[in-house]
Amino acid sequence: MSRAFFVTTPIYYANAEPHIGHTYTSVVADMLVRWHRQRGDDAWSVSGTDEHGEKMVEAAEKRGVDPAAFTEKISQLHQHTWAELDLVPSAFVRTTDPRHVRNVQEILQRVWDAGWIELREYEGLYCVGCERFLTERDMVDGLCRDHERAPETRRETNYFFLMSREFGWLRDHIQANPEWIAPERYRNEVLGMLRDASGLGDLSISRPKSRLAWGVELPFDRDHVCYVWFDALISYLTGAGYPDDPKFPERWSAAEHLIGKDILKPHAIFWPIMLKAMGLAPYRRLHVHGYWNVDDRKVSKSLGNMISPLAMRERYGFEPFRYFLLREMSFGLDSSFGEDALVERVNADLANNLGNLVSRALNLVEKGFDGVVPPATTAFDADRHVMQRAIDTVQRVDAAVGALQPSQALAAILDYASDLNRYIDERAPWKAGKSEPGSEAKELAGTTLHNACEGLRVIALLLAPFLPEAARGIATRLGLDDLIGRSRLPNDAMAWGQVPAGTRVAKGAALFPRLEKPAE
RNA sequence: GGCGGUGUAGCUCAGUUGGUUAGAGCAGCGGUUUCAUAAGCCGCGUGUCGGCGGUUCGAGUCCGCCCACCGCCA
Repeated sequence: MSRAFFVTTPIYYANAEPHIGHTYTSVVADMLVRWHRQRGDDAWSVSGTDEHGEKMVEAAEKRGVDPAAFTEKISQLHQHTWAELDLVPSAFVRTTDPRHVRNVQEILQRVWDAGWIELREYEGLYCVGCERFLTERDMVDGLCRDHERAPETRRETNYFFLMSREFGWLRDHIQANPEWIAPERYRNEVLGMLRDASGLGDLSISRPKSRLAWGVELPFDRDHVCYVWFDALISYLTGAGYPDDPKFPERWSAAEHLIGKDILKPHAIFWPIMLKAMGLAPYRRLHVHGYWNVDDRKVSKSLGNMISPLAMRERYGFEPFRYFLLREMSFGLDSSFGEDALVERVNADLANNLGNLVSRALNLVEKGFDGVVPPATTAFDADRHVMQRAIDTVQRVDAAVGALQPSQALAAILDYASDLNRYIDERAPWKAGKSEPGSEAKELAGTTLHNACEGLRVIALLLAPFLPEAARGIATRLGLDDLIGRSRLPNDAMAWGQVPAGTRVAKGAALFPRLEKPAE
């Protein structure tokens, strides 16, 4: 019986091209979906583009186009990028999509009818230059920071989502479910926001059309459009098939959100309260990751100071980049990206350790056993150790993925590659090269290489969600083309003996060629 | 200003409920091997565990104060 799994990335704000931050979140989501499918789960993912809001209008005006054309272009760019990188989500939601707009309006009407929304007159300091209300932070000595002019007092009517009366149960929910927001540091931050809720009031969810026309029209007041989060967060429901996809209920019950730490508050506070207002259960978990810091000086001039995933693919291949992202960031903390670090990491782990292991093991099979996997005829301590370590590794990887620590999962897989390198060294099967078939030395060499191939099969299977292309590369070289497709985690990874003696292997080209550091 | 986090080898980080000589990976140095992608394997780390003080038979690991950086809130 397959279990449901549902993961979302944020819908990316459509004012910028895909960069390293978007790529990281999408890679993690992709890895989780592959991991769950490899387990036989029914996995679904959602990503998309957030296309409404003031900033979008500004960005479009700056380029002299209308918002619809502008966001269309950026959204296409995102979709094209994810397609190129094999990171296509099950559903890609654009907030301008009519189906989504319909959902937002239906929900707004329902929440309005249930008394969760109130019209209020808002008075504040408005800067004509900025065309918006200012906060204290926007002002210096009573003047607008950007325009150096005095703001005027203005009144405006906004619709407010009555959120502040709900903080009590939300805090209880967070306290009763320690794993609901992870890592723990962010859970504490949210509890902090709720503890001293003075700064958190009700949420303004509308703008008068006179000021902002680009948005979803409120169904109960045609003169206003929906503003920011209310519209954006609902995209997760749209992507899950709301309201009438038969799979929506089970998907929603399994929902896990991946976000960067900059959008913690909307996801940890606004969203659960919105869900309650519309009569839906809270999502299952919220996973918060940190920022990628980029050291401009060390980024090649040809790339500029933005890390474009397509440019990285051009230069290093996408899987090495993907490996670096997953291996280098401890989920939840900030990390830094540098090309030198990428090259060092990939060469040490993938080329020298794993890639070379594949190369030497299959070369030994080709030269010593005519390219055919020999049978294992004995089992000494060293052989049993290699089998046992496969099981340990599966368990370590399983635990790491469960805890959303991809870096630890990869570390465990590469540790096992080191074990196999040591095992081959100890046995030195190349020394039996000229021994008679059937001799003790030849039999032991055969056993060693048989187990080495088994170990590589386990590695390929575990690696598949992280580096799908490389995993297929290992499987193909082992002569097991359908390995990834027919195997299930974790059982097939723990069951030794699925590379039959007699399988024809092919060393082929280097799995991970060594990379060169960019010239300064 | 309030709340919280972080500060451990050149770099990135592990360090369970306090307990023997503080660990790993990478980089570096030395050795070895030659099946392999100038890869593998073996060996080499006395670092005031940010500082000061305290609790304790014993603290990186608990408490207080201070410093630095970061985050959230104001």
